[in-house]
Amino acid sequence: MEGALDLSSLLRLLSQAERQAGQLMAQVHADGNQYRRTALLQQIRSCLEDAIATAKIMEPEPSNLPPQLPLSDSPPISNSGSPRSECSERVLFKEHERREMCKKRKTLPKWASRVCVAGGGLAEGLEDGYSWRKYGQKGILGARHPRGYYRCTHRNTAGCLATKQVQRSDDDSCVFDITYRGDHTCQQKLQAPPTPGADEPATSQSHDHHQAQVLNSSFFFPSSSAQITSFPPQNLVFSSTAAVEDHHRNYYTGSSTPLFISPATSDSNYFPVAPSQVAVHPNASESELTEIVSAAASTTNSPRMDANFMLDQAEFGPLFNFDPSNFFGSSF
DNA sequence: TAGATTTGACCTTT
DNA sequence: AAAGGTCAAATCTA
Repeated sequence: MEGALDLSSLLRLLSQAERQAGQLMAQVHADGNQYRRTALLQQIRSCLEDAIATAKIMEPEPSNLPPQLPLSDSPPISNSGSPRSECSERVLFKEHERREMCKKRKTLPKWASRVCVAGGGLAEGLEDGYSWRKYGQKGILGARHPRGYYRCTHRNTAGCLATKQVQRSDDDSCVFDITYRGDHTCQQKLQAPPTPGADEPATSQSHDHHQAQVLNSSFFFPSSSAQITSFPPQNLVFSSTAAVEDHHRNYYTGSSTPLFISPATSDSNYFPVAPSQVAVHPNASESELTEIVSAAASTTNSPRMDANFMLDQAEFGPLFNFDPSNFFGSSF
């Protein structure tokens, strides 16, 4: 991006767009419960904040912009033209990343899911299209079971910020509460076993990611004998049975057996998913069960806003003319 | 040996 | 200050 655009002008543009995104988010919240649009706007806002922070770091001269917050308590590093050492640059970016992570805790879209594991059989091989890496475990006050913290394996290589927390329910030991943050930007679906139509544009999968991942789960374990049930969060809006069927075609071209019950056909928030698809050993230890559910839980992931969806101008309506490609295409 | 997990320490938020 | 969340060194495993 160096030299492509005056950084001060860019910062002004980004700040303006970020304010606009914030106002739009407020409008969306006021309009009603439109989860996808809200989450999308949150992501855009987060991107803008990232870009602003990055631009501030890279800005070679103090500008006439309002003073920015220092990145750390350490003495400010001079950036008035003298070359900074790689070491201090690394420290600066590390500090920046840490602060950005804290910001993202608040700005990343967040949603909850609940998974129940029951039945007998073998748990071997339970995987999904996403790979998670555990980075922490913590006992939670008032909870009998520890909470596991997972992030996307491709966080470092692809910058994917998706994370999830898995906690076993106190009330029912076969129920796991899973909280997701952020969305996968790493295109992990490409690593999944080859499936007919799996290389379709991401747009076709983005509108009902929940169902899509459920389909993934059943694809990998077509012969297992236990059951995983999913309780979709109430604040999520899944469009229709047709969408489920679309994903069915995406992942199961050639199959004529409808494996899933559409949420539209269910009269409660209990959403039976892929019955008789996933096996769990009845004597599995807690840690084993947690791992199993961690993998399974991601198959009930939430609506996904991938890049194509994010760029879908129709989702913004006439209120928002922000075009990320204009902002980031040539300069980032 | 590389990648994943564990776990105590540290940081941020409330 | 307490609790939640993340980091990173040590350890494990394939």
